Amino acid sequence: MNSESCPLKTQPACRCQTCSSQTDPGGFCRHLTQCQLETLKTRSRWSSLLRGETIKSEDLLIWPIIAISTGVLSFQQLLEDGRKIIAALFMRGDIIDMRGLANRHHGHLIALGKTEICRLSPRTFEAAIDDNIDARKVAWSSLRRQGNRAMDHGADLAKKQALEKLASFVFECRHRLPDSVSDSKVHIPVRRLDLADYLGMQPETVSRGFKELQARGIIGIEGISNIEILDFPRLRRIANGDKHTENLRQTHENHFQAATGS
Amino acid sequence: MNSESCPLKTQPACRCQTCSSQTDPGGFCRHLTQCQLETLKTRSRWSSLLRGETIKSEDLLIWPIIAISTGVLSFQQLLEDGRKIIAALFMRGDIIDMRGLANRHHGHLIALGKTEICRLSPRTFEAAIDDNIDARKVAWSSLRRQGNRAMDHGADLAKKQALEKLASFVFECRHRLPDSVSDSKVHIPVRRLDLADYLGMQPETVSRGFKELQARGIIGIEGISNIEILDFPRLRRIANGDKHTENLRQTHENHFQAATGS
DNA sequence: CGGCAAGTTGAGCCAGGTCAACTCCGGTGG
DNA sequence: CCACCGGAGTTGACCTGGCTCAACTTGCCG
Repeated sequence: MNSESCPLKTQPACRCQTCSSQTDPGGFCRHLTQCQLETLKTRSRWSSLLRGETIKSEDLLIWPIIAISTGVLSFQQLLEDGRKIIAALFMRGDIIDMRGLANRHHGHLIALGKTEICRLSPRTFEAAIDDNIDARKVAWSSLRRQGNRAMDHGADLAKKQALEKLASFVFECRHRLPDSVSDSKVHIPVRRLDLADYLGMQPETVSRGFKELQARGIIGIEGISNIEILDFPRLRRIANGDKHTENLRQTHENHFQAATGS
Repeated sequence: MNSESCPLKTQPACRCQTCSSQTDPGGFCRHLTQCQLETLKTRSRWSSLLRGETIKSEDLLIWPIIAISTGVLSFQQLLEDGRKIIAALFMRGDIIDMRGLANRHHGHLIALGKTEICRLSPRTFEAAIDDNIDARKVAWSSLRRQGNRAMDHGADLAKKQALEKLASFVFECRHRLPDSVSDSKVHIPVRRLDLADYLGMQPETVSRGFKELQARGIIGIEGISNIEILDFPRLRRIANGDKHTENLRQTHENHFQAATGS
């Protein structure tokens, strides 16, 4: 990836006006008092990352709390032999607490596209959490959502097959980044390559999977990063792993139908 | 599974003296004041679960906060076609917050053996969290550890192969349930069948995997649920996915070694 | 209009899933 | 105390979904 070693260009958090943590209904900063916000603002750091840029461990030691305004940040691990794993995706509105994880071999935070983040002053964040029940609840539920998402994602990875993982991912995107224009259009905010690493499969398989869903008339593909859900219930059934009714290859149809008939 | 429909036998939380949440150094209840503990005690419910018993959704609605004293609780999903997935394991000391997850299709909490839990009064729990900074920090870090664990587990599931997942799981057990007697002995607190569901593989593959590790002299197997780590570094390397040096089948050895020589 | 990375397509192969048979073991009742 | 039973675990044989490798196309950026 590019420019991993170049230091982050940072500036005091002056973008609060347009930051989603401030503008979105469930955003963290929106729940702070004016005074708390001012303090947090002056002590936090705004940065903009490009695709492939890594937040360095030494930065994470000082700034372990990160709020994502726009874009996608990945938490990835590199196996000794080069296999890459994206263990989690963080998007708009997520608050990441990396305290204690920075120095370990756990993984790295890497941007998957242009990403705008605000690195919150941990001390001020902690103080706000202590004083402000609303802010505390927002942070707590963000953390809990991350955990639940990780568990759901683990479930996807554990026993689902390629098509089912893809279907599941489409719903995850739809849920996390609701499209303001149309209910059935879904924006895929990551490249195929990264998607493969996130879903534990090969880019080739991702490609074939989307093509298969398209061939069955379940989704429409519009460019590389936008799809349209054409058959909602069938996609839902595939995502839920309902093999008997939906998740069968055309070529095996007769075989499986015979089996279900018994 | 047995007696899923039988109502939980409960009693007021009178076991605090011996509960790990009270006796263990990092336990939640240990950080409460005497007064808070008394209140929580009278409003919470102790129960003991046997293998296969499910905590019902309606119970979770009223008692969504659960502290595990001993045993193992699994969070599992059932795919439409019968595939079972264990998305997470909860053990001694974990505090589970199921608020908002009870009624959904997310999953069920099922005991994997004799498990003793304390269902905390959510209101009192919340009050303790609000008043007591120490207790808040313990709960927060427990939640965060669950999330991190779920991400690590997801990483295992995504790209690791059978042997690597098993090695990784051995370390997870060692880390979560340290053996007081010996550093190299590890207790596996779940059956092979459940382990398979947790690691996203088949029981047959689990069996073959352990046998392979034993054949290579990396672990020793003592009974069904205890193993001994004989070669720590090699097990570590396998868990970390270091194919080049360790994770090769005997039969493929020459092939892979030729490849690394290039 | 090149140059390069991302994405796609095709052919072949293998790790692990599947199925069936067998052993092991704890619990139960005669 | 032993015979029996059922579920868990293991072993072997076979099969397949998705990985691998290689070639090709597409799309982005200067």
